[in-house]
Amino acid sequence: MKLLKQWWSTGGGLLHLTVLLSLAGLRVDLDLYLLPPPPTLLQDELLLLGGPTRSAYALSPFPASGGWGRTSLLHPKGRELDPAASLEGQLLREVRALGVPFIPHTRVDAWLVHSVAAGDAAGTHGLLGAAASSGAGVDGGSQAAPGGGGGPRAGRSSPLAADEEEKAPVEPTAQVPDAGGRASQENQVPRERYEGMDHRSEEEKNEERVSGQKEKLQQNNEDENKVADKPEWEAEKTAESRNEIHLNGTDTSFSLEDLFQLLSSQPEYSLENISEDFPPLLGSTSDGINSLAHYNVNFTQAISHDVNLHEAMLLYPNTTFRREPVARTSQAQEQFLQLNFHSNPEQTLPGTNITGFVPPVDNQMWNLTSQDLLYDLDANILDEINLLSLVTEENFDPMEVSQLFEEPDSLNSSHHCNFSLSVCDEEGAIGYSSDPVSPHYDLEGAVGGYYPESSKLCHMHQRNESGFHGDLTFHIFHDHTYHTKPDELEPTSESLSWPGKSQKVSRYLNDTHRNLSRDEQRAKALHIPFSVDEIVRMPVDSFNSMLSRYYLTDLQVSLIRDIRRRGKNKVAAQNCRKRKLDMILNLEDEVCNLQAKKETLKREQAQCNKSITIMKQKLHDLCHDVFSRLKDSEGRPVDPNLYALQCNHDGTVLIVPKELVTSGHKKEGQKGKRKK
DNA sequence: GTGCCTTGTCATAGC
DNA sequence: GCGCTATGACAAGGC
Repeated sequence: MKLLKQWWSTGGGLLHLTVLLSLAGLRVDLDLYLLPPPPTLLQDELLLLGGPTRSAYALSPFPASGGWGRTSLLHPKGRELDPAASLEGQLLREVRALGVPFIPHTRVDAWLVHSVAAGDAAGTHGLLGAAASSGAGVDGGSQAAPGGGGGPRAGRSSPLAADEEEKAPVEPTAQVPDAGGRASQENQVPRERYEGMDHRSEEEKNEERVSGQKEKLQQNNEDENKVADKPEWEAEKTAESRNEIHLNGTDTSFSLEDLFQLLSSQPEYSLENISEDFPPLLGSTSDGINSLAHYNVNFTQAISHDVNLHEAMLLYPNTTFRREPVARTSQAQEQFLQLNFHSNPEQTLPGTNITGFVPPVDNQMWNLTSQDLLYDLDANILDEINLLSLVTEENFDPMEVSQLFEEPDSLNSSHHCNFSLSVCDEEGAIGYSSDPVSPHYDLEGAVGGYYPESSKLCHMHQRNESGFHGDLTFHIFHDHTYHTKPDELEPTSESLSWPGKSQKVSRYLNDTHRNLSRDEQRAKALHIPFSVDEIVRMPVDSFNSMLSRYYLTDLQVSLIRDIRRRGKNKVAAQNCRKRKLDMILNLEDEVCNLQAKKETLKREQAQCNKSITIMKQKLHDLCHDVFSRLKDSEGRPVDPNLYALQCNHDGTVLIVPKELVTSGHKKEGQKGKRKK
């Protein structure tokens, strides 16, 4: 929270809240925006938002029925922040530190900014107060180490209003909601207006404020106690029931509101702490959005540069959302598109392909956009969470999933496929295979010996009947492991158009489908209630238990075992061939290396021979020079053809007739032969 | 029609 | 003995 305030102080009139969802590797960023109060707010409205003594900011991403979307933040007094500090990274760490207890095997990192209403501007509610009570306070926000005890969770149990009670009245004088400076310059008039409208003395206001804070603190503590007491059984029950519902796949109406309500079951995240005294700012204040222009808010800065939720979903225009809010979802998409694309096309973010948006003129539009943006989270992403949670359960039973999939209305939407793909993608190599199988085929013959988790996910993927032809193409032939995952390799027109591979892939596709359909037809003919894929991938224990659980004829059992044997052997054959090919390639490389080494040795040998020749020539010249200077006893020159120089071990040089040298060499040779 | 390539399948050995 | 894997051999289909 402190970081949020820091961010706020550096971000000016726009606070960029990020709700991060890490879905098995796919990160979806949802950006919320805190908007500064419009300068045209009336004094009492501003008091509701925080009073003239401090900045008050409001966020209304949810409807009033949600009752939590109003947020105000204390202004951090314009503290200069260290630009080198990665606030976003610290934010992320703090967000992750929150944890989410109810979605197994799926991390949902959510950061909730609780309301700090005007009257309890001392931060008696919610995380802000918690952050303040953690020792950092409003001013200390930028100094506190992120997550070092100053986090939302760590600080909530402290008398959260203590510091705020001290600090809030410290500077009771009107502090213009400068929103980091940008808004302040443009809010000079409102500041005067605020000050002018409040005829009470600052002391009176302080006392009133402090008393109000205390009251609200007490009230808040009571609320927190209620929340802390109730959730022990109620919230937990709710969470469990939700989990159960989601895991069972019977309720897909999990919403982000549910998420926040679940979070609110934890006192520190209690949404009840959010003041419900005021109507939503943007809903109640008619000029709330229009006033954005007064702040000159650069909305382009508010657009996430990361892949956000809607980008991820809207990137697949053919995606159809299966659940009830089809109309609403499409409407939400449309509104989101309006938000992002019905804007000034010139405001395109540099380095991104995201069109920036101008402040929407219509309040309703803004509200709808914010709400639907989150509702889309509700409607789609959290379903993915549930599914991923389901399939990543340790106790995951393929049969259960199979039964789920057999339900006509269950788990067959296209966006499941998207997430499955993402997850599979994140797993890195997907295993060697050139065995692409169309997801239109429920039953498969060959499968890869890959890890169970991925098989589950890909099982989901293959089950989708949306005909999704995502980026699987890019995985083809990229992997070199022997953990095959053939069914992930969905050939697309792109892959088929790959030069040099198209024929192979096409040919193989036909062959594969033909062969697969053979087993598939066999299985269907015998009414085997399992897919070929399941039969092959299933562990032995599960396989045997499956056979025992179902009443199967001997013929069915025999076929199932044959399918399993053939499927595994097919994968083994693929691996074997791949391995053999790799061995051949390695041997070829080795041959190349050896040939290169041979050439190098040849060059070295030639160089040595050349050196020896040179040395021989030098020795010959030296001998010739020596003999030219030598004279016999009669003063005649020594004939080098008759005599030779012999170097002894002691360094002496003798002139020896060549006959002796030759005979001596022969004797030595004979001795050497004798020794041998 | 033939040869080559790829893939599936079977049989078998080994762990 | 069973299950799995590896591998050689063969067959089938496509090009």
